[in-house]
Amino acid sequence: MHNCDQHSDCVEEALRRADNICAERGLRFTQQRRKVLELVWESHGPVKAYDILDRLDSRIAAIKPPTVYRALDFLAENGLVHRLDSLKAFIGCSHPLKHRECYFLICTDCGEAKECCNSELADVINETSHNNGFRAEHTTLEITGECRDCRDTH
Amino acid sequence: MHNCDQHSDCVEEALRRADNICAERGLRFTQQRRKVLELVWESHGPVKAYDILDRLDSRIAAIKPPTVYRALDFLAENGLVHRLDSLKAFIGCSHPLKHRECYFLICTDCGEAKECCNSELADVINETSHNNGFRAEHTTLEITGECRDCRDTH
DNA sequence: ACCGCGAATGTTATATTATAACATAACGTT
DNA sequence: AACGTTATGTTATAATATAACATTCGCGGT
Repeated sequence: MHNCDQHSDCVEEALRRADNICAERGLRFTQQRRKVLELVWESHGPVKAYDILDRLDSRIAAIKPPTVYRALDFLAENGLVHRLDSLKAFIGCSHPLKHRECYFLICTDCGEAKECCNSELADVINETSHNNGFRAEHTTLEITGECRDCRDTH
Repeated sequence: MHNCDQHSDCVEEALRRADNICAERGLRFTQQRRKVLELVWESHGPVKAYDILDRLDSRIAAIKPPTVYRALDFLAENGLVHRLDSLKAFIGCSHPLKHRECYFLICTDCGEAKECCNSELADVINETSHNNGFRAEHTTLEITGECRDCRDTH
């Protein structure tokens, strides 16, 4: 499990960062998008699109899937969330200003996904793409297994 | 696009390899599983589960989704096919005896997915997992972009 | 050959994830 | 206010995947 003294601080920080980033880039960070980002951040772990939908539903009336997916698309395009392909889920980006060299360590036990950066890894990936004459646009790198905490517990 | 003089040779080779591997491991390589593997190999590219279902449908009567997914699960568990999470599709494994250090270069233009091996990459991934106290079980590494052939054409 | 067990398949139904297509509203610029 | 662009609402449905239970198949033991 992820530890943070006050998770509300994490959420607030994420929203503040998003405010700033969108302001800088002249993007419209609407109430919907903000709300969806807030719900993504409700936990530190991966969140399903339909769980977000359900939570929106209970607060505001009659939100439909396209609304959620559009917001998630916007957030993902701008690096504020990531889609974890292997889980069909979304997770808030913990460092949206430099999220090109990221990968995820996903624990099958506790369900947490840790976002990591490693330029060495990015270098090897670039190099190997290059050797294949391949122009890389996007990399999905998700490692599933058991995290330190869960190993220690067992 | 992938080049092979006679694609039927690729398919036959893949099936023969599968026969051998299953025999060695005492696995039941049933007609269904064989047929599904054959259909996965019908092209060199990624194949959707429901496309396999449709093709089976037209030949044999009334095959249902669970049949296809079960066969694909069997094949994936035994390293004969890979699921490409970012595409929600499946692709035949071109070297099923050593498929632990693999990644895919997926071209968004022609749709081909090239399976590559690179132990250096595997080393960096292992190392970085280890540094995080993470016991890695499975790695999804999919790089999307533009392949050499498509770059040359444009 | 028959039995019995576990593995594989059949079958029905449904869950889950995601998008197409078109209508309306909000927003900023002139 | 009029306009174009961007965002949202709305309806419907597409695409992907699995649960749950019934039946059949293949194989080892007798």
